[in-house]
Amino acid sequence: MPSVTSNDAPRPTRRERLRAELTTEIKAVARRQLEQDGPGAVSWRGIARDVGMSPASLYTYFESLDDLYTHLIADSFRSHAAALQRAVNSMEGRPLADRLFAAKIAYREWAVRHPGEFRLVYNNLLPDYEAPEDGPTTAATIAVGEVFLLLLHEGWRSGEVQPAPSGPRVDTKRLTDAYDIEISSDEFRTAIGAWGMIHGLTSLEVNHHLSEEWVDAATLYLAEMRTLHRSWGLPEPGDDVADSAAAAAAAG
Amino acid sequence: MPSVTSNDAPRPTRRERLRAELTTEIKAVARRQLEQDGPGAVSWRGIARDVGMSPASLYTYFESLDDLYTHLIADSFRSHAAALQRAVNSMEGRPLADRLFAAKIAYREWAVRHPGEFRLVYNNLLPDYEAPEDGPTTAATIAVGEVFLLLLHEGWRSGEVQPAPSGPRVDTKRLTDAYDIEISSDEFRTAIGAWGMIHGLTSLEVNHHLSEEWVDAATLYLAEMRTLHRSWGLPEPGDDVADSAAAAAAAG
DNA sequence: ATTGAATGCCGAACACTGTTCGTTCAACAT
DNA sequence: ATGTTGAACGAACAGTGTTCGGCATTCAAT
Repeated sequence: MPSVTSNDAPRPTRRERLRAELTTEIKAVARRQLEQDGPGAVSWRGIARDVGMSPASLYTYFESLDDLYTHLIADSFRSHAAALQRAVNSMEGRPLADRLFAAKIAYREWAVRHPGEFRLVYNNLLPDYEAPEDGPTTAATIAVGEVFLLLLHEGWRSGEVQPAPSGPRVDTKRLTDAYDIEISSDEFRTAIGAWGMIHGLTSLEVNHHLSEEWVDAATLYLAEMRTLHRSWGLPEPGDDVADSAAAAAAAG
Repeated sequence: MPSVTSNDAPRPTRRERLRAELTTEIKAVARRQLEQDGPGAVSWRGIARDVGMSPASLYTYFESLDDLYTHLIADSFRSHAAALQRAVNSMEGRPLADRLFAAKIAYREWAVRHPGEFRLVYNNLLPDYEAPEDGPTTAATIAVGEVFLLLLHEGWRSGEVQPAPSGPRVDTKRLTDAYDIEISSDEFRTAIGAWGMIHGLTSLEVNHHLSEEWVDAATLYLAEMRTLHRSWGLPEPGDDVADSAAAAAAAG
């Protein structure tokens, strides 16, 4: 059974209110266990203990541990996308270069601040969990990518951003239909390539593959993002963009 | 206790031979469970059942599940690095551009063919497992990166590869000491940036974040690697490089 | 206000997990 | 032949996710 009954009544009954509160509290406890003690510490019975309930009672709110995970994943990717959006919004009215740069900064900033959730969403962390077709996993791809795509599209329309030289054709029909914007094959490839770089560096850092003795991941990320920016023909972003974007992304 | 006793005797005793055989068999069973049924299916008791032993007897060969995982991780990253090396070797005598391209192709090819192991090594898959300082995790970073670094270094020396424009300083001392080669800050940054892109696209594909309805991950990867190649000023790799490199990487 | 149904909650139980302990048996070195 | 070492085992322990039957509370309708 889905989370809430269809809600046309404006006044939620007392029961529904309590239920909603407990549902979010359970998720909060699970998220805390995930971030603090790692994914191995997330246990059904442990959550029940923290909430002060019997393990059996939890099944009133989530039908299984996988179900709880599914909701956590959905929440986390929304949180990630929201962080990007906050960073972009904090640059409202400023040139595209600044807004685009803010989005890139925010991608990493959220990941570094929520490593457990980042891995939960992007690293297939769950042992058995198989994301349902068109489930939250693919939705994460869409929601986060959307921020970049819309900004890039703006740049392509105005000519501010130059797509990479032409390459193999990529099917953009579904994309064009979904967002009602025209995206060429080369443009889409450019976007995914950039995403690969953004995600790759972030993923390597979060998973502790960039030894701190060699390189400061934060400044390296900044430098690489500047290079990427330059390759698109965008002017240097303002000096304050990185810090402001990071702050906006963190204010979750 | 480490895996094997110090071996100066040329003839391993019968006991040692049997022990070595069982050790590799146990790891093989675990690896099969990992690849076939996902990481959630890897269980101590399940492995014991498959090899026909009591769960308690397994402790003769590995001191815990974490210990077994540690050995699996070490094996997997060696396997990954070996795949890269095979691909590079298959291009022996050919221009640097071809060899470098082969390495990139092999990186993804191995990951796609061993998704479970790839996630095991690069995605912090294990619930509680903390990689020991200078453990196999950081070793993976080094061994795989080494292939790229040495090739890139050759290109930098000969002038075939142009590093990205200068950026913030990165400490390369440990690297220079370890490999006895001179690598500038900008060059190292270029290398890690490339690694970020290579790993990012591979990671996104392996973790099912590149919906197949939108884009064929394989051709996209190829296109992006060509773009990266061009950005370094390298000539187009031969037409056969991609296929040959993939075949060499797969022949593990 | 008193029913009746629905809902939330719990204790007990089941099958499973990783791990430890004491014992037994076979292989090895002396 | 004897003593030592190594490997294998069964039993047990604490922990896990999940299911089930029964009890209490809350809600809706009479």
